[in-house]
Amino acid sequence: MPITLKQLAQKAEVHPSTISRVANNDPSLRIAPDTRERIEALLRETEYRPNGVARGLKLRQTFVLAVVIPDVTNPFFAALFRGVEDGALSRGYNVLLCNTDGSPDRQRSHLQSLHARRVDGIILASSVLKDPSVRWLRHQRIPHVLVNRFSDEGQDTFVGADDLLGARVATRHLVELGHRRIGHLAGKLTVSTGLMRRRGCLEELEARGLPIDPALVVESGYTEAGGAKAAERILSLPDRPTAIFAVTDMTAIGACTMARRLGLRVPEDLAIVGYNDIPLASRLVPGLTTVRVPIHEFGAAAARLLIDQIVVGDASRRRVIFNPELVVRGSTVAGADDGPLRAQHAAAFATE
Amino acid sequence: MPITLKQLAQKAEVHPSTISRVANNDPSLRIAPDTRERIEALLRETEYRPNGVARGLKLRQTFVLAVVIPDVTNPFFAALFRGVEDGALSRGYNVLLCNTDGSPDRQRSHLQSLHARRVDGIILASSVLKDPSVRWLRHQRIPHVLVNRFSDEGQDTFVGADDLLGARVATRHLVELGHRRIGHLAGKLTVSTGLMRRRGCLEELEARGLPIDPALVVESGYTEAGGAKAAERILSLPDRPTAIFAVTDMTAIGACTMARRLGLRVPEDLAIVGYNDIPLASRLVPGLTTVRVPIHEFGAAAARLLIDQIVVGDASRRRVIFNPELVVRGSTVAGADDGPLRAQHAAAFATE
DNA sequence: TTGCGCTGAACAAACGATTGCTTTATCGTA
DNA sequence: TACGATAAAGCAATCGTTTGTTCAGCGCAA
Repeated sequence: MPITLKQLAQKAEVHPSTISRVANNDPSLRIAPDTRERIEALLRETEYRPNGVARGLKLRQTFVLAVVIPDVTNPFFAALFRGVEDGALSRGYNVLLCNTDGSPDRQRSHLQSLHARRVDGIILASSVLKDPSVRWLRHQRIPHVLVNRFSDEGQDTFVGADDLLGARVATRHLVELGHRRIGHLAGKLTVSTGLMRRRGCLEELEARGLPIDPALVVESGYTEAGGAKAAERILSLPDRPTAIFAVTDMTAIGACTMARRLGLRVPEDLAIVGYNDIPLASRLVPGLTTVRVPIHEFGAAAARLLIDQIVVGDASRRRVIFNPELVVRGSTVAGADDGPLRAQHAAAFATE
Repeated sequence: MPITLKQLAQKAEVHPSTISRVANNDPSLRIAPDTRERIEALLRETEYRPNGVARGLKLRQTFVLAVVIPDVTNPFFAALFRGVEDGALSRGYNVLLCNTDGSPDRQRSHLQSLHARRVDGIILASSVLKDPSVRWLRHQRIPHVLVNRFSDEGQDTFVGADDLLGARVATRHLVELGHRRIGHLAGKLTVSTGLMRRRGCLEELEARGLPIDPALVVESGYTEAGGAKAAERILSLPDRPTAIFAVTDMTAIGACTMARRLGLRVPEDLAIVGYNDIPLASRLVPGLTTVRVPIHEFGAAAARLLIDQIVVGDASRRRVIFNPELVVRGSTVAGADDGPLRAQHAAAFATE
C-alpha cells in the first residue's frame, strides 16, 4: 500500500497537516525553512503521491472527465477522443471512455454511473435531438459539452462544424459536375447531423433550381451496412440518381460497396460524396470525395471548454463552430486521387 | 448537488447507517420490515446513488480500470479497447483510456497518475521487453494484465496470440507461393511482437532450407511511415526480395504504398503479408493478406483476468494464448479478394 | 421483581486528505 | 517585567460511506 500522510507525519514527527501544506505549497501558512526542507526531502524519497480518492472526496473534484460516444472503433470517434485526451492531459485530467453503440439506454446508464462516480464533466458525442439524457445533464447541473451533434439548439455548450454549409458545399460540388439527379443518404432525422446535412443538401438543390425528388432522400443511419441498404433502395429506382451525397464517410463507403455490387462504376456511373474525411477515406480506391472537419480539434476544443466550465463554475453556454472544407477525390472526379495521395505520403515522412 | 446519506437519514428520521444497510442489502443486520419498506420507497423516489468517491475511499476500491495503449486511432487498439470495455462493464467497472504514443515517459507518467487515482487495475498494451514500468507495476503490486506484447517472459498475466506460430504461418505461405527471397519488416526488437515474429520468420525460412540474408531483415517500427521507410531500404537493394512479411498491418500498408511509388505491382512484383487483420486490411486494393488475431477477444479476456485478479486478490500469473490464423487476400495471390469480400458484406447485412 | 435474550436501530470509528482556527513559543518593545 | 505581535505548527472538523459494536426496549421465564 502506498504511504499516507499520517505515516509520513510519524516519520517526520510533525502533524499531517504540515506535510499536506508543504506538499501543496499552501501559501496561507508559512513553514520554517528547515522543516520545509526536511519534509520535502522526505516527500521525494518516499515518492509520496496523495490518494486521489481521498483528495477527490475532500475537494469535491476528481480531475476525471468522461467521453461518451457511439463506438470508438469508428475512426471518427477515435480521433475525437485523442483530441479530448490531448486537451485534458495538460490540465491534469484523465479521461474515461464510454461506448453507447447508439443505444439511448446504454447512454443513460453510462451517464448515471459517471455521475455517481463524480466525474468533473462529460463530453457527449452521441446525443440526439431533444435528448432526455442531455436534459438530465442540464438538470443535474453536470458540466458537459456536446460535440458534433447538438440536442436542443443553443441550450448546451457545443463544438462542431457548420453542417448546413458543409452539406451545401458537397451538394454544390456534385451540381457543378453536372449531376441533376442527386440522391441523399440522410442518417437519422432525429440526429442534428442528419437533419442539418439533409437541409443543406435540399437548400442547395433548390438554390440551383434543381427539382427535389423525395424518393431520392432516404434515412440510412450511420453505419456502413445502413449506407449500403439505403443506397440499394435508391439505386434500384427506375430512374436512379447519378450521384449520392452521404451523411458520413462510413455511410458513403457502404454505398460504394453497394454500387459495385450492382455493377456500377464509381465515379463514372455514380459519383459519391461522404462527410468527415476519416483517414480511411483517402485509402479507398477510388479515394472518397468528402467534407473535411477538424476532428481532433473538435475533441481538444471540447476539453478546453469543459475544463473552463468546471474551473470557473459558470454554466454559460458557448459555441465553437469550425468551417468544413471540401476534399475532392476519385469518387467524384476520375483521376483526382494522384495529387492528394502523394502529398499525404510526403507529409507522413516529414513527421517521422 | 446529489442527495447524501445524511440528508436521507434526516428525512426518514433514522440513522444514516440504517439507510446504508438497506441500500446495500446488508445481511449482517436485520431491519424491521416496515422501516425497510419506508426507506426503500425513499431511495426510489430520491433516486439515491451513493457517492462513488466516498465509497471508493471507504472500500478501497474504485471500480475503475485503465487501458494504456500507444494510440487509439490505430484501429487495432480501438478494437482492443472495445473488448476491454465490453468485458468490464458487465462487472460494474468503468474504463480510463490513456495513450502513450509509444513514449516510455508518457507511459510512466500515466501509470503513476493512475496509481494515485487508485484505479483497481491496469491493462497495458504498450509494454516493451524488460519494461521498467511493468516492473514498477509488479513492485507496487498493482493488478495488471499485459496484452499483445509481453515484457519479461512469464512474469505477468498475459493475453495474446502465439506470435511465433503466426509468423511461421505467414512466412510459410510466402514460401509455398514460391518466393525465395523474402524480406521482413521487424518492428522493434525491444518489443516482444517484433522479436517473436522475427524469430518465427527466420525459423520458418531455416526449416524450409532457404538462405537468410541479414540485409532483408530490418527494424521498421510499427507506423505506416516506418514501414514505408524500411521497405524502401530493402526494395532498393540490387537483389531485392519478391515478398515481404511485415510485423503489423500498418507497417505492411506503408510497404504497399512504397512499392507502388517504386513502380512495383502488388502482388505480381512484390507479395506482402501483414499481421493482425485490422478492418482496414480487407478494404485496401488489393486486400492485404494477413494473420488474423482475435483483437476484441484480447480485450475481453484481459478484462476478465484482471477483474478476477482484483476480486480474488491473488497475484498468480496466468496466460491466455490465442491461435493466429492466416487470411489470404490479393496482396499475395492475385484475384484472391473476391470471395472474402462478398462474404464479409453478407455478414454485415445479417447483423443489421 | 429481577434478569436474560432478542430485535431493531443508533453510535462511532474509520478511509486519507484539506484547511480554518487555535495554541505555543519566541522576540521586541513599552 | 509584562504585554502584544508574530511565526510555526498542532488541532479538529469535514467530505460521504461502511460496518463492528453498543444500546434501548420489550417479552418472558424464574
